[in-house]
Amino acid sequence: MAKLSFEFPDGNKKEFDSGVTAEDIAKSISVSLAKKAVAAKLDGKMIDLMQPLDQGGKIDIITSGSDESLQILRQGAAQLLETAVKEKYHDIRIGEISADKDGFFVDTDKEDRQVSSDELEELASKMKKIIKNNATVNRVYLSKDDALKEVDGDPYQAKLIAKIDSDNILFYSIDGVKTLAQGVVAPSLKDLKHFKLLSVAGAYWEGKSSNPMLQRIYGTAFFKADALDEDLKHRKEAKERDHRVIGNNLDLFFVDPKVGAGLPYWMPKGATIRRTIERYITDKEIAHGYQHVYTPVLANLDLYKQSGHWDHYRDDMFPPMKMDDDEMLELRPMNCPSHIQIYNHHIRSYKELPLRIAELGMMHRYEKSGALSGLQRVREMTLNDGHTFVAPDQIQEEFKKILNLMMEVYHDFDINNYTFRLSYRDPKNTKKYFDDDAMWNKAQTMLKGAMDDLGLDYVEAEGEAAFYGPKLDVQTKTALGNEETLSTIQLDFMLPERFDLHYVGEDGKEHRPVMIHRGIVSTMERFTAYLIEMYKGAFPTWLAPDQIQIIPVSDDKHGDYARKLNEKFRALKLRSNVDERGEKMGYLIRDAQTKKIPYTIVVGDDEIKNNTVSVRKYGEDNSRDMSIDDFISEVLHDIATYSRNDDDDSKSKSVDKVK
RNA sequence: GCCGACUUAGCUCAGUUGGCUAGAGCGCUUCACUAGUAAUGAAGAGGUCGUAGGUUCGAAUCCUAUAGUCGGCACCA
Repeated sequence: MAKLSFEFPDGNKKEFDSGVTAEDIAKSISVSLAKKAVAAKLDGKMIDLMQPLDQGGKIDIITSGSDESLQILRQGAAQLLETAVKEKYHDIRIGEISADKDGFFVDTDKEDRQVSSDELEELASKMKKIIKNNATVNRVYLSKDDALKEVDGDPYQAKLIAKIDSDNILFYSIDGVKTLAQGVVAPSLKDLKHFKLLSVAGAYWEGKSSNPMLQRIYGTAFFKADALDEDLKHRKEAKERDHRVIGNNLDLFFVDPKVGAGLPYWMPKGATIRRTIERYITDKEIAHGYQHVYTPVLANLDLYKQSGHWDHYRDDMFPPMKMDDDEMLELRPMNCPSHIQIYNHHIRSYKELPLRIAELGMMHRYEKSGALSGLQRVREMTLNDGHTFVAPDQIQEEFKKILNLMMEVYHDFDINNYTFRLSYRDPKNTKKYFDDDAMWNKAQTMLKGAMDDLGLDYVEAEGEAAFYGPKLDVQTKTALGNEETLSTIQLDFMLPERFDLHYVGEDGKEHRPVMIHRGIVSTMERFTAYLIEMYKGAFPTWLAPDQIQIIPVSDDKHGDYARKLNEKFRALKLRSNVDERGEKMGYLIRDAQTKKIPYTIVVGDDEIKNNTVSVRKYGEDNSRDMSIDDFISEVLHDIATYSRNDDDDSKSKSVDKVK
């Protein structure tokens, strides 16, 4: 019998007969390892313990409790759920099943009606029963023909089988029911004790909206009960962080169906946060050499025909307004063409480059109804937009400058949880993009080169580019775990071409500039939503809609002192209020804390006598007596430092330091 | 847009198999209490039960349509 050579993670090598399984190999090392083993990795590829091997390689035994084992456990849960679903409904068809770091899911399709969330408990107890009766998972290999017979006309399963490039189709048999292997599972489901079926939702077969929609059953599973509890707790806490909930509680914004879906109203407190962000970013951009403009939210449709937006995004644009004289006016979905008009208004010299045009530009997009969500996805939004027009040899330097600006801003807002994503066009679907292979290759290489030069980590994503060029996206997560783009820097060789932009070079001849589109703090809507969730509504003092709440012990006796203080604070541009409702102090303090106001100060007889204030910071249980001047300088310092105590060089402020 | 669920007072939610003038807590108003660091007590106002049809002696409750919201999917310049 042929011998196979396996190399272990510690570098040791050992030979086994062909047909050996990963389980045998684990046993040969130690009984305890075999006991904990749930799967293995052969040359980096996940395999199950039961598969007879005909090739050697680097082998790594995955044991229960490791990060990777969680996926094995969940894949087992998914195969088991599929088994339970099939046992319950004989007419059910099964699409994709999958497991990942968030949990697992099984796609189902029933002829008469869909599986509903009311049935989850029943399915879960069925799963538990199966484990109790017989937790063993058997491997069964079927020929393609037999496999197709086994799935009995299920078109989804048939397609999955057809895609497998082998006549040896693996099924996992659980409780006598065969399910097509769509991942790697452990030989036994005995570890699957702590799982929960979470929800049911629609999902397109193969992820294509032209395909039928299946019902996706979501669940999660863990090795230990407390890990499951922890996860469920996190899911609950995420809901408390939801900007829609906090936005309502703190009276920041609302959306009224009478006015229209996706058209948010900013209440005074929300407007204050927004105004603070807008002032901040505008000042920051001025310091970085940007010139701000105002341009119309309406434009002749031809502008967007020329830019290509109409061709590419017509479905997501508001329909044009046809005027009496047949002029077609369009609500702008993007600001780039407007800034191009600014550029083109004069003949530009190379001496003006890079020319940085910025605007808090209001745009309208007819987002699909199902995509709308609080402030995160809306139909009217104001983008922190900026376009830099550069000579080709300035691209890299300008790219770096924009990254520096971004890093400064992230530092001030204390944003640390993000990843860089280089977004390329989809090589399989080049029709979707501006058609110029040379341009794409050049731009993509240039972006990657810039990131590599800066020594920054990034992931690469095909199919995420804009239609006019590749981009660097900064990806963050919302409270509910959905990924979203916060900042973006995009290279564009196309629009300068389409609008025939040029500048006069040193040589007196005309040259084509390159556009760099960039957004630092996203749209005001999305960024505010992001900050609400990040700070859980407890904004740092500089952003807080109300910074100081003054509470007189007795409004009659101490109200005047409180109002005098309030005037003093407001003269210093502090957002201060006196609570004059005349309620008892404890009540007013509780109210100020509930509203997450950074500073609550109480004034009564003692404070008037000593010319002091009694200060209680948000979230703290004790109060401090301070002189009024000390209090003011503390608050001003708090604001000036963006409420950050670690304001030294320990955190990088520029890409130079990232290196 | 698609699949499913949901929509009752300003907010958060009860409301049994269709059956009297639709309830609670918070908030709001009034009165009393004149207060020392997370809710003083009492009284009161407030809802054509998302909207439009329908079934029924009778609809918050059942049916249809429609709007919006939520969980996902698809989309996201």
